[in-house]
Amino acid sequence: MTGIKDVAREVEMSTATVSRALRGLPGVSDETRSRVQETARRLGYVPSPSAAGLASGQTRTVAVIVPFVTRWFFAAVVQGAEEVLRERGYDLLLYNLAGDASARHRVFETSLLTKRVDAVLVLSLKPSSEELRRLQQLGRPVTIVGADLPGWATVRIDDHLAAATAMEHLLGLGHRRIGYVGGATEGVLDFTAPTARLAGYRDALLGAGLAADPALEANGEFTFAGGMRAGRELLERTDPPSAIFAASDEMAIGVIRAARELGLRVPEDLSVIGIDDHEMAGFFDLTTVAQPAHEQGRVAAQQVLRALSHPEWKPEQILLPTQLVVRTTTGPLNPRAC
Amino acid sequence: MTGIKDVAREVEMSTATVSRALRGLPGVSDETRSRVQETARRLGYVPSPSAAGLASGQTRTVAVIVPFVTRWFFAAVVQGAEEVLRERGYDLLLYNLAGDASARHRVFETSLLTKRVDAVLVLSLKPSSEELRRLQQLGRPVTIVGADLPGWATVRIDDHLAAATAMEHLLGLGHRRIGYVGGATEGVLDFTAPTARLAGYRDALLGAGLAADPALEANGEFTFAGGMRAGRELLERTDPPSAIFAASDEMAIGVIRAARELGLRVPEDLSVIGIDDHEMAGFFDLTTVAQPAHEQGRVAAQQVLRALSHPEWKPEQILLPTQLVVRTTTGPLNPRAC
DNA sequence: CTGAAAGCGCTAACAT
DNA sequence: ATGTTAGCGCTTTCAG
Repeated sequence: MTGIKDVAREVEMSTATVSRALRGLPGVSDETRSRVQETARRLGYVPSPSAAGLASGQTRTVAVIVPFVTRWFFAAVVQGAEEVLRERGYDLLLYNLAGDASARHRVFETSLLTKRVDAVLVLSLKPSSEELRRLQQLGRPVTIVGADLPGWATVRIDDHLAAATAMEHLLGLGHRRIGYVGGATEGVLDFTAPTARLAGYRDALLGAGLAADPALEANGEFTFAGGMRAGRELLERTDPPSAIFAASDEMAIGVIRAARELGLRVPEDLSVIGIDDHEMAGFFDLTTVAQPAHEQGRVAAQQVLRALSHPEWKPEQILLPTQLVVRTTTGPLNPRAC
Repeated sequence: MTGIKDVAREVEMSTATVSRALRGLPGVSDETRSRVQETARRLGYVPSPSAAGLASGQTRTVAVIVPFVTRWFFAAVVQGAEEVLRERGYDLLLYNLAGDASARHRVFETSLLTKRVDAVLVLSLKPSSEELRRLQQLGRPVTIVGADLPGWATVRIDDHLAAATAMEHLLGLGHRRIGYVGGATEGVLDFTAPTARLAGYRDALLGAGLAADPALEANGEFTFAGGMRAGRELLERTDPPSAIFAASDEMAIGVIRAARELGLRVPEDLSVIGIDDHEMAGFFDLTTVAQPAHEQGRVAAQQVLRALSHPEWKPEQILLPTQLVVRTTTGPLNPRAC
C-alpha cells in the first residue's frame, strides 16, 4: 500500500511538502506541486482517511440521519445532499432510523458521531430535548431539513404558505366546502410540516370568510392507503366537500382513488390538490404545490459545508420556494355537485 | 475530549487493558471489565474511529454504491442493509451515482474506497471490466445485489423464474396472446434482470407451444411513464394482447393507466401482472411476483460481514425466493376480447 | 519554499 | 490478567 512516504522518497522531498502539495495548500512551488501530483498518480497513491482524520481532526464525512430512506421526500433529499458532498470531496454516512427507537438512541445518545463526522444533517424528525443537547455538544454544524426548529439551522419550505397556495387555488375555482387530509400533528416525525399545513388550511378558510369545519379534516397518515381511507371518510358524508386539499401527493392520490371507487369524477365532482410534486403526480395529472426536495438536500449540504469553512457562521433558516403546478385534478366548482 | 488514556488513568490500568475491556476481548477479568466500562461511561468516553482505524486497519464501515436512491428497489435494499450493519456496529457510506459518469469514475477508479471501507455492496449496476479490476484490487469483500455476475458474490432473485411464474399465471388463466413490457437489456444498469426476465417471458411462451412475437415486446424503461407509453403502443395494435406482463410494478401500473385511457377494463379486457410488489402494488390491486428487496439488502450485508470474519470465505451466489401475489388485475381470458 | 519532528488516539505484538 | 512499547499514516507547528 503506497503511502505519502513513498511519494516523498520518490520526489526526494519531505512528507510535509508532499502533503501540502497534494492538498492544494499554499507555499509549494508550482513545479514541485506538479511533480508531486504526477508521482502520486504514477505510484497509485491513495490517502488514508483514518490517518488524515486522526492528525487533522477532520473526517471529511457528513452524517445524514433519515427516518426512512424509502419515502420519496427523504430519498430525494439524500440524493441532493450526496451530490454536493461528493462534489466537494465529502462522504455521506447514512443513518436510517426506520422507526426503530433503539437505532435512534444509538445514533443520538451515544455521541457516536462525535469523532466520526464533521457535520450532521437531520431530516424531518423531531429531536428530543436530550437529543438536541447531544447535537449541540457535538460542536459541529447541524442542519435540520424539512422542519422548523427555532435557533437551529434549517432548510425547508414555508409549509403554511404552501397550504395557503393550494387553498387559494381551490377557493379561486369557486370551492367553498373544502376538505383537508393531513397527518398527525404530534409525534417525532415531520413534526412541524403537518401542523403548519393544517394551520394554512384553516387560515385560508377564515381568510375567505368561511368557518373551519373539524368534520372536514381527516388523517391520512401521509400514505396512499391512509389518504384513501381519509378520502372515503370525507366523501361518504352526507355533506361531502367539493374539493379536497391533501398535505402530500401520496395522500392526494389515495383520495382520487377513493373518489373513483365512489363513482365520483375528478375534477367534475371533486377537485383534488396535493403538496410535493412527487414523481407520480405528473403521472396522475395531479394538481399540486411543488416543493424542491432534491434542492433542499443540496442546499442543506451546502449550508453545513459553508459552516465548516466559516467558523464564525451563525445558524440560518433557509426557505425554498414552492410553486403551484396546475394539472387536471382541479376544476371549477360544479354547481350541480352542490 | 476524553480519550482512552483518561479512562486508563482513572481506573489505574494501562490503555491496552482498557482497549481490550471496552472491545469485549478475552483476557480481562470480569471485575476489571465492568470497572472500565463504568468509568468510560461516567467519563463520557467515545472512541475515535480514525485512531482505531489507523491502528487496526479496519474502518467498521461498508460502502453501498447505488445508481439512484430514489428508486423503490434501491431504497429498500439500502434500508435493509443499513439495519444489519447498524446492528453489528458498522456504518454505511452511501455513494449515489445518479447516472453521473464522473461520480461513477470517482468512486470506482480512484480507489477512494481502498482505505476507507471494509467491504462494498454494489447495487444493480454493471461494473466495467476496469471497475471490476478495481473492486478486486480492494482485496475486500464485495457483494453485488440484484444482478448476476459469475464469479462474484451476489444476492438476487431468480429473474428467469420470476418471469416464468408471472407467465404461468397468465397462461393458466387461458391467455395466449401475451405482451411484454420490459427495459433495455443493455446498458450499465439492471444489466442482468431485464435480460433474464425477457428470456423467461419468451421461454414460457415457447413452453406453452406459442411463438414469441417481437411485436408484442415493448420497452417501458422501468418507469411509470415508460410503462404507459409501452402499454399504449401494445394496446393500440389491431391485434392487441389480452394480457401484459410488465417486468416491474411501476411499468405495470403505467400499462393499467394506458388501458384505462383506451377504455379497456382491467381485468375484463386486459390482464396485467408485474414484478416487485412495490408499495403501490397493493394500492392498485396489482397482481405481481413479489421480490424481497429489503431482505436482499439484509442478506447482502450479512454476507459481507460474514466474509469479514471468515477470511477463507468464498463468494456465494444467493437467490432469494419470489412469490406470486394474486390481486385483481388479472383474470381469465374473456372470450369476447378475442 | 521546504524540512524535521512531534504527535493525533488508538491497537497489537510481545513481555511479564 | 495486565503492562510496555511500537507504530498506523498522516498533519502541523516550528525552524530554516
